[in-house]
Amino acid sequence: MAPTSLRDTVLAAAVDYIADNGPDGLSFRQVAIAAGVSHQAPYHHFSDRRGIFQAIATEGYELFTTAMLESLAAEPDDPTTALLEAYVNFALDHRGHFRVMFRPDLCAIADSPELQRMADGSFDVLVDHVRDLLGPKAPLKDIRARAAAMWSLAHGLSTLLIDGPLEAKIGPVSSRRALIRAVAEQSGLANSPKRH
Amino acid sequence: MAPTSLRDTVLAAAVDYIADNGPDGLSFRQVAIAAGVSHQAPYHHFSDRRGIFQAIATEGYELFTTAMLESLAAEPDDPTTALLEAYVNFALDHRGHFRVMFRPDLCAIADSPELQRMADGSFDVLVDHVRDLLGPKAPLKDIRARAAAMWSLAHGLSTLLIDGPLEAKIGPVSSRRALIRAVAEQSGLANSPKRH
DNA sequence: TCGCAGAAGTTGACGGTGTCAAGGGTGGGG
DNA sequence: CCCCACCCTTGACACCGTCAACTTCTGCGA
Repeated sequence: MAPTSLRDTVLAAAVDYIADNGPDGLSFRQVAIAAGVSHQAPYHHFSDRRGIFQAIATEGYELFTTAMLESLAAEPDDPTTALLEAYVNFALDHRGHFRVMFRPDLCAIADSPELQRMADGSFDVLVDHVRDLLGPKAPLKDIRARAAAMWSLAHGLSTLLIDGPLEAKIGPVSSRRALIRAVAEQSGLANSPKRH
Repeated sequence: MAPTSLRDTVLAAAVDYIADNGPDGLSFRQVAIAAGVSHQAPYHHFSDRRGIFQAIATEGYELFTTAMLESLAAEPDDPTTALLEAYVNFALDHRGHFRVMFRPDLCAIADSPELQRMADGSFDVLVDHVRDLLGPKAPLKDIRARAAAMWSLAHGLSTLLIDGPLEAKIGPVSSRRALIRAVAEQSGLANSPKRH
């Protein structure tokens, strides 16, 4: 076992809680006493309640970026679908992180330069892929719209799967992978021809 | 001025607050004293804090359904884009409602039959449109995937626009309408041929 | 008209929470 | 030996959601 500092313990406990119950009921004090320390101990590692969320989000964006990059490397012939799948898989497998990363009211991305940098890094993976896909001479307007479309599709599918209403209406999903690929195909975004 | 009951006053104040600050910092007590009553008065109209969110969500789904139906009636030649635009417009113009509607931890849709019914009604507009679009003989699997794709695109674009990161990365959006239509075009979802 | 039941609103209290302020203990370097 | 930086504890404060009991108002049947 690594020398788990109090900081790491608190962070892991918070992520677990958020994955199960959402970020809003998270209690600074409960996390502390669950870790066996006083209710004020975490304040030596996080400035605020917000500080915990910023740390979680920073960690999340780091994992997110590597997950997307690995998916691109593993499936170079259909990078759009690979990216979409990596996005959704990350959201579902790291709900604790994902639920915080896109809640600016919780983590206030702009207030933490490091967090801002990590978030930009994640989004750049997506935008770079679109730029690569459409070619360097594509009009900026198209690149932006395509990136927004891909991002929206991935993000919407992720949040709808996490928060429930989709499965309830669309029916039970036998295979996550099959659903993602079917959605990618129906949306017209998958397997777009490269024009290098 | 209509005879604004305390219930309506509280609801409107809560929606306004949520639109500006998100639902999580909303204080039952502050809303009450802002309305000029004691901190317990709203309990005669809402059972819980959750009751307020359920009422907001119910109201929201009602507005949401009519907005989508109106858009379909107004633009029958490209219903998919119309629906997408109505979805995003509703989210941006009714942030207070939208922020609550898709937060099951706040409004616990399953606990309120009326709310469940309203939510189902909204989603049925979308699913019905897809069924109409692909024709009655389309395989169920395709209908589901197409509905999931449309829904994801609309929902993702909405949440990304509301919560910020999209505009920061994609660049400032001159016209909301232009962005929505460009996204619809870049994905292959717009103007799909009907097969009746 | 009287009486009364029920709705609407008030006041007070309780436990829980985030956060500020101050104190304690411990290990390492001068 | 002393001092200081670090980690943590204790205590207090205001605010929050909620329960309980009380008052005030209102409409309606006898």
